[in-house]
Amino acid sequence: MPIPADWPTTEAEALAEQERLRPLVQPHDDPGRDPAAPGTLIAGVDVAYDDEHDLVAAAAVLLDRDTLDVVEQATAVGRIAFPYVPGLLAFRELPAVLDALAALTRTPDTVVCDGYGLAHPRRLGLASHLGILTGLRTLGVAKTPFTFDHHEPDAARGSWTPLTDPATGEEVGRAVRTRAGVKPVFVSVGHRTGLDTAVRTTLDLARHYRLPETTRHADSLCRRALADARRTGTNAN
DNA sequence: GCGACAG
DNA sequence: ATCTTGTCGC
Repeated sequence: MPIPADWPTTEAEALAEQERLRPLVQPHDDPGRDPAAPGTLIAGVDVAYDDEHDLVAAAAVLLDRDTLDVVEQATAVGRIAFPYVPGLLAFRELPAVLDALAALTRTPDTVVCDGYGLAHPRRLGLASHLGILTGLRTLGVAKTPFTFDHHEPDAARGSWTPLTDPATGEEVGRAVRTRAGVKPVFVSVGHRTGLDTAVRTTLDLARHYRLPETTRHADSLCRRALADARRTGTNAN
């Protein structure tokens, strides 16, 4: 399925859309629910591009939260919907991600995104944006500090330091050490999830590598999907 | 104006 | 994100 008919085309439209969605974000756990409940399905999503051929491929992978086994996966290929503009990444990545998620048979308990959620200039990074659009719980795990500040966490796995917005001083996320002595990842709340839960979930999923198992699987899958599409002509699931 | 800038 | 070889190490 193509790009949503009403998808923003200009930066001005995208900025207005972020302002509209921003107040809808729920930056905390759902009341009366155990966020660490066993037997849940966590989804990982990621996107790969080929600007040359105007192609984008997204992947959605479902993992069992306890065993980290992949239980289902889906991909979606389409045209690039928006250029890369820092702060407006959601408009470039989400159309394909929504298609990949829609192709899944089961609904994930939480979706782990590549990038930020509340840690965003206007508090609506792609993770939060995706949460509002789907109603699903989401959180973001980014690989670089973006425009935020942080101090180096202690070397032990599990240690973390606050990620702050230099403009306001508020904590927008956390720099989390998922592997001893390895560069930290940057976790932020997406939607219907609190920061403690987002960090806990990230650590549970990144037991063996720096990045969550969800993103690692989604990353390799969307690259394969892109290679296929580039070789064939278009779609291929 | 200049530099920085998730993926 | 993507362009790209070998190399050091568990």
